[in-house]
Amino acid sequence: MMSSQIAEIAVEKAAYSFDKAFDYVIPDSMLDKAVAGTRVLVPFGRGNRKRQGIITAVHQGESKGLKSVISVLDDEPVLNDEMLKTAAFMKSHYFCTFYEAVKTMLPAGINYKVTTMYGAKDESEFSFDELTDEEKRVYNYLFSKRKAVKSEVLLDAFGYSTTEPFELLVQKGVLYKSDEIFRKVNDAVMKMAAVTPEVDISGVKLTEKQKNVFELIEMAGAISVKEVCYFTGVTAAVVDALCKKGLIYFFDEEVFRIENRQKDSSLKEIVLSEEQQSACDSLYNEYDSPFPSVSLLYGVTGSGKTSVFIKLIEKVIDDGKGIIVMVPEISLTPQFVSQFAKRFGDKIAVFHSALSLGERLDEYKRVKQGLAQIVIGTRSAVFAPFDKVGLIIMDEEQEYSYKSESSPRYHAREIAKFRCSYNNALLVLSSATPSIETYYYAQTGRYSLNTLSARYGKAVLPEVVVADMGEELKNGNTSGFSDVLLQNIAYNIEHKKQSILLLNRRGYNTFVTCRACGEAVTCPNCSISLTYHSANNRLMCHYCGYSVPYTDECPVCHSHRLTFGGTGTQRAEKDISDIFPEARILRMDTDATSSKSSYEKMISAFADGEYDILVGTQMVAKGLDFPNVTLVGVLNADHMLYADDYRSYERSFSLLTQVVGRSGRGNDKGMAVIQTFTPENLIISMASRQDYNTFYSNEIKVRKAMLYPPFADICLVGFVSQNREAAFKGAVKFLELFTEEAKKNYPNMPLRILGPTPALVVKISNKYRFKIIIKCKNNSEFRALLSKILCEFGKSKEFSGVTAYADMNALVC
DNA sequence: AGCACGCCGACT
DNA sequence: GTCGGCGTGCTC
Repeated sequence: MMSSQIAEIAVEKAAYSFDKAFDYVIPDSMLDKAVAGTRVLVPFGRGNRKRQGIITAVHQGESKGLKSVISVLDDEPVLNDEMLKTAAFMKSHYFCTFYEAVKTMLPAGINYKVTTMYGAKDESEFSFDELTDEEKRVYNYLFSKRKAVKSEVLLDAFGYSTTEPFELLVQKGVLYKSDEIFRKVNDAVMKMAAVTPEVDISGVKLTEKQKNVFELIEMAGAISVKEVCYFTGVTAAVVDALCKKGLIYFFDEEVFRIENRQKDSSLKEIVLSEEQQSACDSLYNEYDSPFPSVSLLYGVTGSGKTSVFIKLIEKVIDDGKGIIVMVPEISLTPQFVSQFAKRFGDKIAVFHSALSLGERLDEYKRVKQGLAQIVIGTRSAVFAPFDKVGLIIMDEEQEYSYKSESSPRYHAREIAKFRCSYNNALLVLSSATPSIETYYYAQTGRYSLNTLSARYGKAVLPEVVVADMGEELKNGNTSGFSDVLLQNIAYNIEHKKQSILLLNRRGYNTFVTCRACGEAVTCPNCSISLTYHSANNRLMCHYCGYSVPYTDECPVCHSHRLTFGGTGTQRAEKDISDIFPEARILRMDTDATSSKSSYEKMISAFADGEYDILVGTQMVAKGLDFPNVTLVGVLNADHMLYADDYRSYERSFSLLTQVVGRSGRGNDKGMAVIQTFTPENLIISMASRQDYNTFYSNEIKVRKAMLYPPFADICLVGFVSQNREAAFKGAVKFLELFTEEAKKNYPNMPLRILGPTPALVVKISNKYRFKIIIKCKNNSEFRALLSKILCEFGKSKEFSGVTAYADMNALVC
């Protein structure tokens, strides 16, 4: 009997169906460093390829038959006990592998990647003359490099799509291969291109595409590569080619900068209103209790929730515990961040994906080392590496950006609850329009409730006018802008007040149809109609990024009778500038990708009064605070109301209420115009009155009658395959396995199953998607059942071409 | 997933 | 008799 230290290790790239802790022997030389929470390199599978893993536990045990750890990657653990438990929580709740959870919790800059390398063997080990010409080319290339080359580089150099040719040469003994580990180098800065100074292009031959790209870059001066691709419809490869020829050069521009980390000691102390003070006091009492708790801070738009947060933090910061403040989208809330920066100086760290990789790592380390005590960030901030968390604040808790839409499909609110219960900390959920679930829990006593019912200072709620667009049409107004809206825009321009217009569609026209054959022009890779973009004169797919230059020819019947329909933000921007040529208009949506027009800069330009009108998608409705905005127009409120999802009312109510709340935040009374073809719609009238209570009491009845959250959980099981038939059959088979198992081992489990049905968008990027919806109670029995079937399905050979995943309370059902 | 093992058909 | 195609099963 040989007894040694054994590490239990979760490895990367495991399929969910066989993801578990694998035992490895820890060599004596690594005993001091190989502790739980450190990452290691281990041999895995028959081929003993190197893989990353993380030690989840260490125990004394029998070493017979076990492989050994190759090396330890970290000097000290990257995850503590709490974070390891959080990863286990994520695996069980979100049906991901343990290592996927680990990767999500760590900042991207800390991640390693194992890469396969190929190198040339000595010529004495094989017979060179027996190789094909192509093989000789590969060998000579690698021989000239004198060292192993990454497989991606090699694939790129020879234009292959698989590594098969290299593998063949490895078998023939011509090449050797090895696995090496690298720091990931995909920085999240904006990659910019500019023309090389004093470059001479006269002698350089350029392809048509290269010429277009070069001219664009020359014209723009400096432009993001992303934008170059948008305007010219090329891939980044063309831009790279120009760089290789020395005509242009690349540089990085940070998308988001943390400005002013200086504490501003001249700031006056915040004076809370009576209502705010009592909310702050009762939150403090909960914080101070030795038990974990969740509290809802429910306050109308403009009621000064931020002041309450700051006061609360000032009260608890000397305890030395970590504080996390989450916002839905940080680049839209620079004012929010700077308020905290001014109060707390370098005690804050900002977690945000638009920071460069290096900066993100710096911020992470500042937290880990205890230098920063407050983290402000988006949903990933919930993983801030504090030793001990005391307080987590989630602003606008109903926002969907807190839910991840890729694996692990976690909700930051659930992770926050988990961390708070581990640390006996307080979770504050804050909103003017809480999610139905949250408000229900606050009503039924599971969460405590604090209410702010008055707008702060002199601000009063805006007057809301519902414009009946059907009536406008009858009166001959086909402009898409109601008379009342136009009058008020004109008034605002004249009186130097600002206006915001909301339209929930990007692009110029949202679809293109053929009058000859009646077909809509759709994406070849997705079951989605293409959107016309005027900025680049292209038809684009908002799902897969496909784009083609616009011609007036129908791709189906080749007639020349294409017609546009549906108004997007680009079209609205043009129309409004036709009506008000003197107005300075800013458009803000996800198409505006240039760094010049980064959201942060746009927002401050608008705040500084450089524009009269802001036109944008829903991002303009969220969190912005401009005192000079006295008019808000919702151009088409009908779009959002009719999605066939149980949350579409909640979503619309919240968006409308928020956008209405953007108006009149300063000293002047604001106004909002909501344009609709269904002026009698209840959601619109409730949002106009900012009447959450009526909305809630209607909605909760529906949820109860229909068995929707919070009365049941909705679990979506998705099936994706290249083959439509296989995806559907896979779903049918899964359903069969699931019901059989449920009947056999969980006969009393309450379940309602719907489907299989095609997903909302059946085809995305040439992959077909089907879904099963399971109404259930998300408890450990249900998760065990689902997990078992997911594993079983994953192992079945018949459906190897179908991937199945589960998404608990998915955004779109 | 990703890889090795092995069973069977085609070709030297 | 041997090479290699792909179906099958395992991963400490």
